[in-house]
Amino acid sequence: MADNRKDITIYDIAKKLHISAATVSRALQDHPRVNKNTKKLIRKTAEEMGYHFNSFASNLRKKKSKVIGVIVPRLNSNFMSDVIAGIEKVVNNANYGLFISQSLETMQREITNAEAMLNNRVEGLLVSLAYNTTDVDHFKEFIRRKTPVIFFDRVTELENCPLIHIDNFKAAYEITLHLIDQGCKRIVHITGNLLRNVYADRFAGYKKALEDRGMPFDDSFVIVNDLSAAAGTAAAEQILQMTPLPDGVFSSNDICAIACMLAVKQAGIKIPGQLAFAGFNNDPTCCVVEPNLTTVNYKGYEMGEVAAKMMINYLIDKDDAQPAHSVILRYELLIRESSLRK
Amino acid sequence: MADNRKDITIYDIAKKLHISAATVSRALQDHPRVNKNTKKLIRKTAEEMGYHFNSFASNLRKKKSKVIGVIVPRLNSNFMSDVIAGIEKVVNNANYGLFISQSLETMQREITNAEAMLNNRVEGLLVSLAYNTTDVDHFKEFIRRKTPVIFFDRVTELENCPLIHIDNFKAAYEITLHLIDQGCKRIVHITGNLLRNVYADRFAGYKKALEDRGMPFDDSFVIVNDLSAAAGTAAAEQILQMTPLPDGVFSSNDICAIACMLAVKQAGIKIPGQLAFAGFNNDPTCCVVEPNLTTVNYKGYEMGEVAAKMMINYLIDKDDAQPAHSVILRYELLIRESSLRK
DNA sequence: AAAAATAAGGCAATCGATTGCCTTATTTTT
DNA sequence: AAAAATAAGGCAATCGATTGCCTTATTTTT
Repeated sequence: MADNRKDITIYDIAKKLHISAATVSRALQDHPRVNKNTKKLIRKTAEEMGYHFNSFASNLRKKKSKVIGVIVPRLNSNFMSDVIAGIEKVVNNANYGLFISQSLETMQREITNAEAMLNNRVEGLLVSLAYNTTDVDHFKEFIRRKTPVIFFDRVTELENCPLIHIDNFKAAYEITLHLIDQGCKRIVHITGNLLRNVYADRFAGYKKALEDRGMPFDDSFVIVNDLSAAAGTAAAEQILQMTPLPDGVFSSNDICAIACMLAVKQAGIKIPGQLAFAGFNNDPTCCVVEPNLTTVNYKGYEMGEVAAKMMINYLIDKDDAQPAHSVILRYELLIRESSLRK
Repeated sequence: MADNRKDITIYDIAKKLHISAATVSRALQDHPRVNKNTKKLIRKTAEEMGYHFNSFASNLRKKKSKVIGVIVPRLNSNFMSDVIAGIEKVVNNANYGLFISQSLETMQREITNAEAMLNNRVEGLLVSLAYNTTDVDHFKEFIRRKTPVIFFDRVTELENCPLIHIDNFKAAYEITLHLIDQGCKRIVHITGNLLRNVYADRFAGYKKALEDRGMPFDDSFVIVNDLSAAAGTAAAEQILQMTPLPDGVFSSNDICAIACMLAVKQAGIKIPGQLAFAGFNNDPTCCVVEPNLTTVNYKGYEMGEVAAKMMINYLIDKDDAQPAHSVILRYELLIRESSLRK
């Protein structure tokens, strides 16, 4: 039990200055009802006495927290940390706080985290779904309370919640076409849990591209894993055992693509000559690996900013009662050596 | 003004069950004073009525927030996002919340963030300092209130605050010796703001290694920048203009080392033959760049876990009144091709 | 000069959960 | 069977900041 020196409150300031707590409160809020000089005196006294605003009391009374909640699958991926950084910047500038948790890719933890967000009365919630989340009932209570929920990247339809993402289908479609145009005839697709829109859409884009070019879709060319580096290495084993050898790989993320590429390269396969590679995300590593990895670029930082700005605008200007629309962000294909076979 | 359906409180539950709010409160806390069946009934009713615990009210009354604050320079670096992920895991498991903000490398923002942490009465604060923070007076108020402050990675002495970091001096000393052992005679050192221990200590280790091997220290061989990729590219220009060309580069982080390495490689310099490279951090990119980058490995995730565990242990067991000690974490030299000249 | 408007404050209830102390059964001990 | 102990609840004050409404100067308008 630390014997914290008792907190200074507005009552202490009021007593010292022989005024009411109401006036102190108003002065600290810069309310026009208080005389300029009184304000100055109160501010100075507060400073001197070591006063610090008590958010709990204020939040309780005002029934708002000035805090935005964020639930993401993992904090430590290059993409996600960019998103979080973008969110933090916007939220901090708007004088809101940020309450963050990670689901570690499990629905169970996502549910627990959502409950914590409710308890802390976040004013809005930004969510990117866990790998194996099968339903999103745990977010319905927010909707019921009219607490805005915005999904980003790994999204799902839920009431009228805005979704912020890119056109994964189209990006995957285009990158697959690119591989085909480079002469690939047997393209492996490595993907994650197809419950998640990002993977399902990319998979669909891949399939559609094959179809549109009259190429057969072969189930055994689809490798579903967790898209980790380790999984990429394992995928390489699998690919190397396919006969005849595939001539293209489109992985749903770069990490996995690169691990896979390094492993097949190690096995003596020529890239892109024998096996062309394409990834997704534009991880910084893409420009370092040799050959540089063809990928789809979409900026996490921007996605975070857009999501946070939408949230803040909505909170500041609630008259804007109609739920904000979904946003489809830009992406760009970055064609690099790993897939260029002339 | 969203017309939120009125929040359900313990009073609503109490009224419905014709019992007192005290009993409801105790039941929800699983207090032994309440009969098992009563508890069960209360829990069920709370659930049915859509009750959600109000942290503000509880926090206000109990004068504690169950929240740990974190202030870091940037959220979007590989190292820092690992740290944050480690912190989150531990803090979440202990049923604490996480309030996160980034200083964006400025002291001004660090001060503002610290104030927000005070207002939100975080129970403990984990800090890694901004690039140009010159004093840490903004953390003294926490000490005064006996709110534990733990510094990690970019640390500073402040009262008895525990510091969690690695032996940067020794690591840098060893890696520089390694370069020397590989035959490097003119070693450039790229570093960040020497206000920060991590850079100052590494710089000192570099110097000491030269000294111990009777090699001259040359000021013009030290490049101080912000250690970004762009700065690495710029450093390459600078290095290429030195005559005679240096034969080794020790950069205080990998990002900068790699950008620099790619640029000099582009210019036709042989690595490590003409110019050996060593970095710091073991960024995933190190194992992808060719040649693989020699570096110092120390795990951010572990650092986050250690810092958070220390904090949680202290908070749970305050009798443990003596301030926890500082922790020096392990590191390891990862010697790779970029510096191996036989 | 009287009436009306404005400026500057204060009163007191309120936001929900917690908890020390008290009361009233009910059970156990002697 | 009386006394003591235990079990199960309730009362009411408390944590600090906020704000609708009221009061009392003081200034402006007519």
